[in-house]
Amino acid sequence: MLDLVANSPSGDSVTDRLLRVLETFTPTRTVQTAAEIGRRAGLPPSSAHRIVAELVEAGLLERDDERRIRIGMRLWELATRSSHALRMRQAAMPAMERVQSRIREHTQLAILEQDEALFLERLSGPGAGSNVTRVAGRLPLHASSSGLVLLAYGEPELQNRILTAPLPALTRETITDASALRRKLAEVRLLGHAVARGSIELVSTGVAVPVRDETGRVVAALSVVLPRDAAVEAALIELHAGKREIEQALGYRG
Amino acid sequence: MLDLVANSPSGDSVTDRLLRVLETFTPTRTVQTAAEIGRRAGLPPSSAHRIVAELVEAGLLERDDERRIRIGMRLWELATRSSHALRMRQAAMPAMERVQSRIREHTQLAILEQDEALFLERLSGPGAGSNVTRVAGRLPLHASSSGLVLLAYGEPELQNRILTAPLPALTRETITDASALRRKLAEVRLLGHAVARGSIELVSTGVAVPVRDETGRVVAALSVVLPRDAAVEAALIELHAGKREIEQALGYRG
DNA sequence: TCCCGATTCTCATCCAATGGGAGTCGTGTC
DNA sequence: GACACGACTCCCATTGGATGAGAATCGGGA
Repeated sequence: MLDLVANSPSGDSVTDRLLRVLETFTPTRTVQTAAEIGRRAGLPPSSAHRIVAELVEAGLLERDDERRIRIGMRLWELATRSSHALRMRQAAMPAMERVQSRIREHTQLAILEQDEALFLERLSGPGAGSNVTRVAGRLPLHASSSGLVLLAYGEPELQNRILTAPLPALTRETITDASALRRKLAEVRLLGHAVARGSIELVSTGVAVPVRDETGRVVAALSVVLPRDAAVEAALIELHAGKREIEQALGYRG
Repeated sequence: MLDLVANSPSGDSVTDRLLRVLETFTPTRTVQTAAEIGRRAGLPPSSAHRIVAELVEAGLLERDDERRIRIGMRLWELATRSSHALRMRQAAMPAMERVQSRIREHTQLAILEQDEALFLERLSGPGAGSNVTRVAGRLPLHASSSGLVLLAYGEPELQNRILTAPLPALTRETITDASALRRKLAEVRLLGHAVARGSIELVSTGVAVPVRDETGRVVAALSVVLPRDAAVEAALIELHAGKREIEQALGYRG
C-alpha cells in the first residue's frame, strides 16, 4: 500500500472512522494527543489530525490548555437530552435515593443493551462495600443479578441467544451451565427477583428486581450490592417499594 | 441545483451532517422517522436514509420496534465513560445527596461550557419547589446563581466576553446592566457564594458556591434552588459542607 | 381498491476527503 | 548550545466512496 490514494482506501466509511476515534477514549484514558488517537484508531498521522480538528470544531471533542484532546460535553448533552432511557433514569432517581438511604449499600439501575446489562446509575454511600459496577459500565446477563432479571423477563429470542452461547465464568460461582441458567431464570420469574451470590465478585451478593414501564414490559432492573453473606430480606422490601415507585412514575398500573 | 453532484455539493462535511442529524433530536422529540430527520437536517431523502442507516449500524442511533429512530445508548456510554467532567459528577454525587437530604430542595451541579452553565446533575426530592433546570440543560451565566459563580471565578477573557455582550432578561429581576453585573461578580468573589433572587424565575432563589479541583481552579458550581423568600443561611452552611466534601474527593487541599 | 408517504435500490457522476511528504515548533537530553 | 524526537501544520496530486435523482417497493389508512 505505498500508492497515493483517497477516500479511505482502508475501506472504512467516515462514520466508522469517527467512531473509532471516539472509542480510543476509555475510563482510564480520558485525555490523549491527536497523534495518539491516530495511532490507536489506525489512522495515518495527517488524517488523524484533520479528523480530530474537525471533531473539535463540531464540539464532539475538546482541546484543553495543553492542546490535548478530551471528549466534549456536547456529546454527553446530545445523548442525555434526547434519550428515552435517560429520562427513565431521571424518573428513577428519587426512588433510588430512597433505597440507597435506607439500605446504605450500592444502589443501581440497569437496562438491557446489546445482550448485556448497561448500568445507567449507581448511588454509593460512604462506607458501602465492594462493587465493580460503574455508571455507563456493563456486566454480562448471566452473571449479574440485574442481568438475570433482564434476561428472565426478556424476549425468548434473547434467552436463546444467551443460553446457546458460551457462559464465561467471572468467579467460580458464576453460572456457566445452560440448563442451570435456565432453572435460575425460572426461579427469578417465580420469585419476582434475582439473587446473585458471588457470581460477579466472590465477596458480594447482588439483589435485583424488574421495573416495568407503562406498557407492562420490563425495561430496567433495580438492584443493590450487599456483602456476600448479608441477609437479603430487608433489601428486597426496599427494592420492591422502590420498584413500585419508579413504575408509578413511568405510568405502569400494575 | 438540478445537476447531478457528489460528495455533498451543499459544502458541508460528513461530520457536519452527522451532527445535524443528531441535533434533530430534542428533549421533546426523542423518536423520529428517518424521513423526518432528513427534512429537519436539510438532507435529500435518499441521503438521509443512507446516513441514518450508517449511524444505526454504528450504534449511535437505534431503531425501535416500529422502525423509528432514537438516540442510541452507545453515544451516552461513550460520553459518560470517558468524560472528565462526568467523573467529577460521580465524585460529587454523595455530597449532593447529603445536601439534598438536608435542605430538601433541588440540588444541582453545573460546569462552564461554551459561555453557559451546563447542569450535570439535579437531585430533586418530592415536594421541592419550581425549577427550570434540567439535567444536560443550560442557563445563561449572568442570570443563574451557578452561572454567576462560574463567571466570577472564570478567566478574565470570559468575563470580558460576557460583560460586553447583551445581557438578556429572563425576568424583570435579571441583571441586564454590565456595570451592575461587574459589581455583583465582585460581591460573589468577596462572599464566596452567589445568591440570585428571582433572576431565572420570579418565584425562586438560587444559591451557589464554587467547587475547586486539585489545581485550585474553580471547575463547578454547587447550588440549590429555594422558594423566593426563603432564608439562605441554612442552605449556605450545607452548600459549603458539600463543596468541601467534593473538593476533598477531587484532591483539592484548600 | 386507491393513495400517499416512507423506505429501499440502483447507478452515473465527481469532488471532498485522503495521505504521503516536507517543514515548523516545542521540549527534553547530553 | 546543539541535537533528537515527537507533535503538529501545510501542501497538493489523486481518486474512490459518497452522493442524490429516480424508479420501484412496501405499508397503512380511507
